[in-house]
Amino acid sequence: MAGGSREPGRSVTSKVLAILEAFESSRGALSLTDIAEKSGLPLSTAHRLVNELTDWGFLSREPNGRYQLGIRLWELAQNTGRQLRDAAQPYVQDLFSLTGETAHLAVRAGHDVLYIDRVYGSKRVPRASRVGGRLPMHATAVGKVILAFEDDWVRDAYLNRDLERPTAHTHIDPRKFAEELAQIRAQGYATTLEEVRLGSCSIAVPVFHTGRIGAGLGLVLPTSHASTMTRHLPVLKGIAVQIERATARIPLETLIGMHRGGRG
Amino acid sequence: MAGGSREPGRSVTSKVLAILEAFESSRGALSLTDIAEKSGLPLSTAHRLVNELTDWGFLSREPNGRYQLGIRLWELAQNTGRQLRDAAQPYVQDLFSLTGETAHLAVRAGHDVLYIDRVYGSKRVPRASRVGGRLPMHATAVGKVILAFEDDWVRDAYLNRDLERPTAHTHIDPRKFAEELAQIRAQGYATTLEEVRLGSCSIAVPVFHTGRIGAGLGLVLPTSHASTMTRHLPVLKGIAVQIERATARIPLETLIGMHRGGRG
DNA sequence: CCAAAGCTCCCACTCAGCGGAAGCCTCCTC
DNA sequence: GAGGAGGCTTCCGCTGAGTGGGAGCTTTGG
Repeated sequence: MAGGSREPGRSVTSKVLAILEAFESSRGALSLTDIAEKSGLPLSTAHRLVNELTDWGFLSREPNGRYQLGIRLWELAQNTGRQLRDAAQPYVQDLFSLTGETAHLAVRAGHDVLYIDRVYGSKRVPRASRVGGRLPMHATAVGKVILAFEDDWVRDAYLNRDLERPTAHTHIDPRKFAEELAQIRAQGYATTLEEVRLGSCSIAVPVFHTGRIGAGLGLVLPTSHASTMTRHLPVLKGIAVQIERATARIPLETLIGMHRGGRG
Repeated sequence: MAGGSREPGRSVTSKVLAILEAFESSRGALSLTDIAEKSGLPLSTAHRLVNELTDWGFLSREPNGRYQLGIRLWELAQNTGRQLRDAAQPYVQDLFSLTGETAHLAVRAGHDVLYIDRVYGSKRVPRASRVGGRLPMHATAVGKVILAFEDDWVRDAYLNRDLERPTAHTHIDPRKFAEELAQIRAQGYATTLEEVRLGSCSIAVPVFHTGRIGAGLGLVLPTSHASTMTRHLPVLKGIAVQIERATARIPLETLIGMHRGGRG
């Protein structure tokens, strides 16, 4: 008796995408059983789809039989937001060269900051962010600066939720945090002190596009440098202006693929 | 009379992946009609699948109605080969800092070199390669050095094809090229002179992993610097050793998702 | 105002997808 | 090296998810 307990209403497409997303939360490679479990699919269904994805190079199979995301997917995805990254990358690079500190560029994705680019040398390794990674906005300098210059309704929506608290230093009182954002708007930069993880602090300035906030440009430093953090402000502001210039000609919509786009 | 001319034997999965791959060759955003054409799907089928991909954030829709690859795809794909990129990036960064020239790291993908990482400042802009982009192996220094140290059968298979000729300087005579590869193997580095595009030259050294060739590490310079190119060799070799050390602990298979993996 | 191009929606047919279960294969343990 | 457990692959007949032509809509431009 085949097909006894199929779960109707689930499209093939959604199953394929669920398989790909199964790799999001996992550090390393997954076995077929892992994939089936994470994506909520019967083993044999997962097996069939995983094989097809592997044939297309969207998954790859290691000699030990486990799967991971394939290079084909990575190659394709490099086309996303390429204009923004190509335009901004050399300047983020310059920011690192001039300061010697980990430099990064981030945009807003829903209620998170999404790190678009990150430059760091082999010496320092205070790593909380990573390219393609997300962090809560209220805990990072780039996030605060983006939120501070966002439209009111975005800020209000953000403050209307319970705020995560990665460390004891994270600011989570909505009223105080709203004041902090007002001050950031006034002074033109944001800072954090051990609000994502102990031992590191950060400073960030806004990057505008067509008059609206577009991204945050920031530095992460060890807490020991916190007191002299603001001395990097002139460089940060200078680089931000250069990124603004470099991206000004690029239409907003094509900067990065973030519109969810409505139907009908 | 619905379903009159369906093309049997084409799985939904393959249709979804074909839609994603439609964006590979195109610079910018695509209209629904473009997508349908490139992926070889009827308009209404493309419409349905594109909508579902958009809902999942794998495609994004611009205000003008056109589509591009979505940020969700990019986020996911950052997990591919992350161990390799995270381990190597700081050293590629150092290579750029020490030389001031565009530095890049590439691996072999079939008959092409695939660029994994690339660091360059805002000053110089000789851009042929890009991260996630491919170039023919025989036209690039990183490609030559990888080919030179590859297994014989890979090299033989490569030489058994007609070689592309991006510029008049590209070496395409199989016999002479085989000799060049032997010399590269002997001397431990490869160079090119205007073989991908006029005005730029390059030099690269091998990066080994578990005794086999793993990647190529190289610099691209304007042709005017060609005569002094080899003065960067000590730095290149030094950084290559550091990347080898940094990646030695990572099992080969998990470095980057390139195994096609067989079934049964 | 009309025409053309492009997008969205509809719907009944049908075959691609389904998934339980049986059979493998690999790697332990004793 | 027998026995067992865990995980992967294959099989196969049923069925509803997917299909795509076409109608209708919206947008653009002349």
